[in-house]
Amino acid sequence: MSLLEAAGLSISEAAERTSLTVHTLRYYEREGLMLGPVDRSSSTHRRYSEADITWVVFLSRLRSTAMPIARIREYVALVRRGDDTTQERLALLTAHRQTVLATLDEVRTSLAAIDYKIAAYSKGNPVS
Amino acid sequence: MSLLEAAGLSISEAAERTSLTVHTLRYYEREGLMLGPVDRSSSTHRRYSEADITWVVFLSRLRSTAMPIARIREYVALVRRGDDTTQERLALLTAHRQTVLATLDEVRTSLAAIDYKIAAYSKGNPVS
DNA sequence: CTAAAACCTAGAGTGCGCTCGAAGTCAAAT
DNA sequence: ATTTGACTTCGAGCGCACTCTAGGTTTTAG
Repeated sequence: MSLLEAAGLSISEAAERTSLTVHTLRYYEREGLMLGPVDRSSSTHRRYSEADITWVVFLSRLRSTAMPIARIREYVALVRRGDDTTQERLALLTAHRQTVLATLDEVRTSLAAIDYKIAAYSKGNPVS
Repeated sequence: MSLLEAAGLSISEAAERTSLTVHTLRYYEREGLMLGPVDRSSSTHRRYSEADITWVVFLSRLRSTAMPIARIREYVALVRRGDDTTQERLALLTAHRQTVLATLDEVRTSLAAIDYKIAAYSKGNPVS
């Protein structure tokens, strides 16, 4: 960190803030998942703004709900296009929400079956 | 299906019953995920018993809660070993249960963030 | 000024879970 | 008996999301 405290975070600081690795941050950028180009400090090194961090955190939320990289790219394209693509963005997120709910449901159902077996084992029942 | 109605299902029937493909059924077997060898009808063709189907369905539950193939293989090894490995099996399932609960929690948290953004879009707020 | 640490790009490699293709065998219907 | 379609094995191929390597440049601490 320089004495003149540059505006923005280095990539390793960004990595720490977002719980991603520097590799993954560069990868996401290469894949076109950043809303705009990340600033470069007086040279070639990336400087992440708070807005960048906020976005990456949201991006991570999309990933942790299993939105594919390609779909995130579509969303980003809409944001970049600007001039009222808000309905499309809303539709995209709403559709994603539905698939997440469906997945949650399936996981809960499966978990119930697993719990059932756990209960059987706990009671010493013969199960496999 | 023969006239003498063979005992057990063909692989394609098993696929239908379990919502897997025949490819996946063979793959799982190759990977050592079946509790024992699947019967072969008067020749080389697989015949799935009801017990086989029951197991594959449970196996699918483990998979849909993201248990890795390798861990399922460990579980299967315990079942095969028999002579009271029930405590280990219980431990394995219980540990898995914890990771599923943790994942569910993370997904729910992420979904809340997504819902928040959906709400913002719905209200016509400026968001990305 | 110099050395060490952090950064850069481009491209290759990895791990997982399937998924498919080729080449051949078997079974059910005509 | 023959054709059609389902089955077999073995191994290769694929899609996804990272993850790492190599070789070079930049920054920062001393």
